Amino acid sequence: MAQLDDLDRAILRILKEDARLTISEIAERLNRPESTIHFRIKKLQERNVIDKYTIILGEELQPKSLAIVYIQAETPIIEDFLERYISHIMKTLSLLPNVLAVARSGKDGIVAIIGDDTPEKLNRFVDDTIRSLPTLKRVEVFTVDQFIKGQDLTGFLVGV
Amino acid sequence: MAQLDDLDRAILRILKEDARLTISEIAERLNRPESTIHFRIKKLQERNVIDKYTIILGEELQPKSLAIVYIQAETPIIEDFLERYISHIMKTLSLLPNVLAVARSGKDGIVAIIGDDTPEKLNRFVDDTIRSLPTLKRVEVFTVDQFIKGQDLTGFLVGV
DNA sequence: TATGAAAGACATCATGT
DNA sequence: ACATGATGTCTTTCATA
Repeated sequence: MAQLDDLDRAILRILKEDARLTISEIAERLNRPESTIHFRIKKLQERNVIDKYTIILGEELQPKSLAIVYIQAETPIIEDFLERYISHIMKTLSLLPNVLAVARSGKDGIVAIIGDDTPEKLNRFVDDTIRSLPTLKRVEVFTVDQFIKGQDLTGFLVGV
Repeated sequence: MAQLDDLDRAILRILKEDARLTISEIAERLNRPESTIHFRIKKLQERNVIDKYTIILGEELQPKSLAIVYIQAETPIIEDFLERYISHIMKTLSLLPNVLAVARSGKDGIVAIIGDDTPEKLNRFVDDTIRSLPTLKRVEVFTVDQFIKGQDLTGFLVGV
């Protein structure tokens, strides 16, 4: 299924760095004919190895302060309630522009990546919007200060 | 500084969805001449509002199991040691292919996004590579199970 | 800054090695 | 996998408002 050779990987690495390079430029860098590069990219798209093309936004639009938040709900008496409560919190959070990502974490948890212009605003957001939610067992906030891998994450997730 | 008008934002939103749309297609959708769209995109690039163009890789290449890990180091007697120890751990982690992102978290902490093919492998990785590190005060692992916002994150971060 | 038009560059496809 | 050529589309530039 996932059969990629060296050429495929080389192409993917180049496109990851700059998805706007022309086929001719990629062909030149890899010392291969344009027709081959064109063919490979077409196949990679058809096989959905390349899922989509997108842009990363610059610092101007990025929140200066980032954090990862873990939210754990109190386990209620009525089983179905937990499910619906967690879903509701997730939906609510996902609509907020400074919530960059939200995911389920286990049966009773949520993890979110949140951003704001300053650490103070970020803390206020956590206090006002998250800690104020009823029947939570635990809220953990981990500030994200300086990436050494995956630094483009913020520009990728931020909305316009 | 961050002066974006409605047209700029519309263009950015479209490019975020599909950065391979031609200028003509974008122009058509927004009912503007091609030259205007071209001019705007050029400006957005020059101003670094658009930082770069990239690809998102499909499920085939993505780890099936994701987690966020928080690592806190024991505060040592010698001040400078903490700094160097944290840096060392971060560098080591950043070289591993199943560590998708690593960032500093406060004075004595690290957050990382890790991925593996199965939950079992992921746990083994955490046990073998992270919990085995000396002089740690705390290691927290939060599984990331199902995104409802920012789902493309995995395909964006995964390497080739 | 916006636009229209024209020129050149490019992707794409078919065909053959 | 690679080469070549034909076609239509797209980008880019520039003159103009």
